[in-house]
Amino acid sequence: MPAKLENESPRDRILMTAPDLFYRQGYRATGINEVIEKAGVAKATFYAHFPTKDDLCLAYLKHRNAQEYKEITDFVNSKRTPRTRFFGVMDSMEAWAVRTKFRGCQFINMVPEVPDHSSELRREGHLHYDGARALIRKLAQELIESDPHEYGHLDANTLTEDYMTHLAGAIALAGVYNELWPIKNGMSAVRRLVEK
Amino acid sequence: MPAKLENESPRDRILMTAPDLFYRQGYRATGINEVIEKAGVAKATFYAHFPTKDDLCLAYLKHRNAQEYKEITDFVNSKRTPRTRFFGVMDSMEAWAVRTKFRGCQFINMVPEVPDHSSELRREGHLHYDGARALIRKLAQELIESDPHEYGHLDANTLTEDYMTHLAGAIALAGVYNELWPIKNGMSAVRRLVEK
DNA sequence: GTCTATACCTCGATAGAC
DNA sequence: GTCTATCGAGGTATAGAC
Repeated sequence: MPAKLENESPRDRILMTAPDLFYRQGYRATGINEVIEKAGVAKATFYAHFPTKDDLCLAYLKHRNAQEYKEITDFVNSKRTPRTRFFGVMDSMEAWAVRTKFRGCQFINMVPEVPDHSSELRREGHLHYDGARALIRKLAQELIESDPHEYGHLDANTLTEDYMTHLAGAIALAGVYNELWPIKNGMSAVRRLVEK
Repeated sequence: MPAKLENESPRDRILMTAPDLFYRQGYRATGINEVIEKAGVAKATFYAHFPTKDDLCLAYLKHRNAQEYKEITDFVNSKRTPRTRFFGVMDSMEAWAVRTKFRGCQFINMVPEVPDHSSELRREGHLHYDGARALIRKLAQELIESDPHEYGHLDANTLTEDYMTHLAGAIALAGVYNELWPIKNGMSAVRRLVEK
């Protein structure tokens, strides 16, 4: 067990260990035994908190969803102008990609490992991108209204969908290539969306 | 064994069976035993052709790579104008997405299941998107040169990268949501790239 | 090539002793 | 909460008989 986990509860130790393993190795490639060993908990303790592996995965995805949404909005809120706030969603991906070593989006990565289309695990992926879309939609609206002369030619819905495909594409390509440049390209692409 | 496979060689039966299983269920979630059963071959025969599961996967990815590239270029070549040929790469994704039931890109799906970054399986993903980029780059160049008055303001490199993120994003989102509309959005987005 | 049998391992999950 | 032992199933891979 890593030293930094020693003071955490067993449940938190599991929740702090599993994400990295699932994310780095893949969900199915990571065994319960490995999670248990790395988290330093007993097997019975693990199953007391998470009856099945999918239960752990779902808890992890919910946590990651909330965490990433907060990071994005914090980044956006650190910006002052409607323009930089609008760019902020895509821009926040740079630090995220570096930090996660370009392993791509956990939700894009997870979905194909879950054959059952009605699984709650897949639903969490929908929620993740629904949240991003709603945020971008709001920022797009604010941008357009902030300067009708400069941005009045833009349509908020179209702008949002174009932003979304750029965002998802940049993330997906960064994952495939395991490199940063697709994120950089996405950041440029989003800026071109609001050029006249 | 499905009837349509009866006249194929054992190797081809495996190669025609595995893709669907890997694609539908995920790579690691699909066992060798299932491939063998569905393909109607003996275990020893399977291992004579593919020493390991990864060998089968690599053969499958190479085959899928060539196959999809051919489908895209066939679609592009069925179009006459530089403009419709340029749109053709993204447009060809619609029939592909319907046919594959929106399960997303096999290469985007595969990469996170392969922890080893230097694996040949991952390399196949790079080749897949390198091929798409080169094709789009060529079509962008042809489009710009076809009508300098209409398209002279565009830069081929920028246009290609914007196209790529839209393309990958549309595919990735179609996979996450298991629906068609992200592809439709991508098709619209690509058209907006060449608007003045 | 086919078939069956099987080795060996790890999986997710459970149970009992402390 | 911890530990160890173990379940049954299924994983990849091999061997022998035909």
